[in-house]
Amino acid sequence: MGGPNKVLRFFGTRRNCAECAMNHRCMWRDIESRMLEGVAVVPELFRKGEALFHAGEPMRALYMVRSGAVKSCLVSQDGSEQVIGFHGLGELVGLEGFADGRYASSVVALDTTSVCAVGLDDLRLWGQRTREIHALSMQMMACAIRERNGLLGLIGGAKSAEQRLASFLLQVAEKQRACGYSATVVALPMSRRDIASHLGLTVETICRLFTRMRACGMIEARRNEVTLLDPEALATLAGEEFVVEEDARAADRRAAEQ
Amino acid sequence: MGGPNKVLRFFGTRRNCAECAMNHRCMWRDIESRMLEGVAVVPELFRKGEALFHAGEPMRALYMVRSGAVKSCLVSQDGSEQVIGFHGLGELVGLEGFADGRYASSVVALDTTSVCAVGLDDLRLWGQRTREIHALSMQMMACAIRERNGLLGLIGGAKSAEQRLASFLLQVAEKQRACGYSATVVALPMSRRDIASHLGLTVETICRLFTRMRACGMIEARRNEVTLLDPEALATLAGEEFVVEEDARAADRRAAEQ
DNA sequence: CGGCACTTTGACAGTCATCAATTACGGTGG
DNA sequence: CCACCGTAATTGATGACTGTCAAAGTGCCG
Repeated sequence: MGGPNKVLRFFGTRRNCAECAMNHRCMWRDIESRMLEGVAVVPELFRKGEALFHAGEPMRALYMVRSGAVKSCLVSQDGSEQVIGFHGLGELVGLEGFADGRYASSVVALDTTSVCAVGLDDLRLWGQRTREIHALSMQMMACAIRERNGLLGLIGGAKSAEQRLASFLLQVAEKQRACGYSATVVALPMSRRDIASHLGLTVETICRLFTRMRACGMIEARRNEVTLLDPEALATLAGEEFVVEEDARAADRRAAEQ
Repeated sequence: MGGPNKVLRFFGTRRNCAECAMNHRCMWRDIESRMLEGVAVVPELFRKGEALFHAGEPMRALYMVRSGAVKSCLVSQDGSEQVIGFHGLGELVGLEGFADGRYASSVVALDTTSVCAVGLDDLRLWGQRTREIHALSMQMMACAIRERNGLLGLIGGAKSAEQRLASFLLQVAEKQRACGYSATVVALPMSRRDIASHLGLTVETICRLFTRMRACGMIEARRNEVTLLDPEALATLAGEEFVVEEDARAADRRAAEQ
């Protein structure tokens, strides 16, 4: 938090940004090109286990992950934590703080992680700059909502443990692919416990599932890395995908039913 | 969507808004008082089962529930649906549309429901009006994110069916209380199936839980209405609450651990 | 009144959580 | 460099919980 602020680009290499189809139609490129003049973006480094912030703390900044990964979680009084989500390259954390000026979840580094922090004052600057910024802000917030909706679909449904893990692995793989990395060799910087918490399961169940999937020749699992040998089989396990894009015909059909 | 637009206040009766502690520090009062001059807010009426919009459709408007209730859900290819959330008086639906101009979930009326619809053009007007609007927009989006985080905590965790239902009932009761209605007699306009889908359980399990809770004297369950006879017992069942407000001491303690 | 969807209840099986013990790994200090 | 320790990961045995299948009861609307 201390130290002199330094103006940086959001992405060290523009290449990452250009290739990142994940970040919702590359809104970040727009922000990068149009907004960053004069806005202080502070690089910060966190080591494994360190917290970017805790739930309840006053919102100081908005963070974007530049390298590494983090988990965001809720913490109950007895100390047990509930993992809400994992966030990697290019993803934002801290957005919920805009609700009332306090963070609503705790975010912890899963690895050595570098982030870009934009202080609250600079964020306000953004908002006052141009009218286009408003639309972009809304976009990024909406993306965050959508991501959580997807998670609710993933783990909220009455899905089996197998379906959940399969969906989870495919989701992580897709994120990586979108960032220009391998779509089959996926990094899992989080612990089994974290995965279990996120999927609403137990550590043991996750282990057994990994073992079973390995036995089926679908994956190859190491501690921090899983290779998807048969993504299609995983997709079959994961079950029905939710329809996001719907053609007019389907809409009409459904409307006619009523 | 056709027909002449008509300028309205967000809330027919200001009283509702003033009493609604639920809507996250009453940001709507601010919006109501500062933003609505000249913005067309179109009242629309939906009957039970009718859809406000479907996932994939182009975003036409942002809706606020004035009376009744709606569910938002994802629909899979085989027609089965996954309920993401329920939204009642004063709540917004359609926010995710800002991501790419298309709705990402389907929203269906659970009852005869009246909403205020603000068209996309008028929404853009908002964004260009004043700089305060930007902060308010961010607030309402952040609230939506936070709400979903809460849901992820509620159903994502490895909680038992009992815990989930108890939490759900208390949450609905709290919403009602915040809107000035009874905190013990809660309306459940959604079907058991919807509740089950939302909590990641089956219809039968929900029924059995209602029966069991009734037998314990904790609730009194009718079709569309549940009376909480012993909220404290329910709270005990629900288990640990997540810490949202954290004093400096706790933060320091945790920081010291590392 | 009749059909239909929703709710409720029961019996049963399967999955997954729990408890317990062993193994593998990473980091630390000698 | 190696031994050691603590944490994480894995595997097994067991049973509770909850999903599945089936059927009866209930309310709603034509």
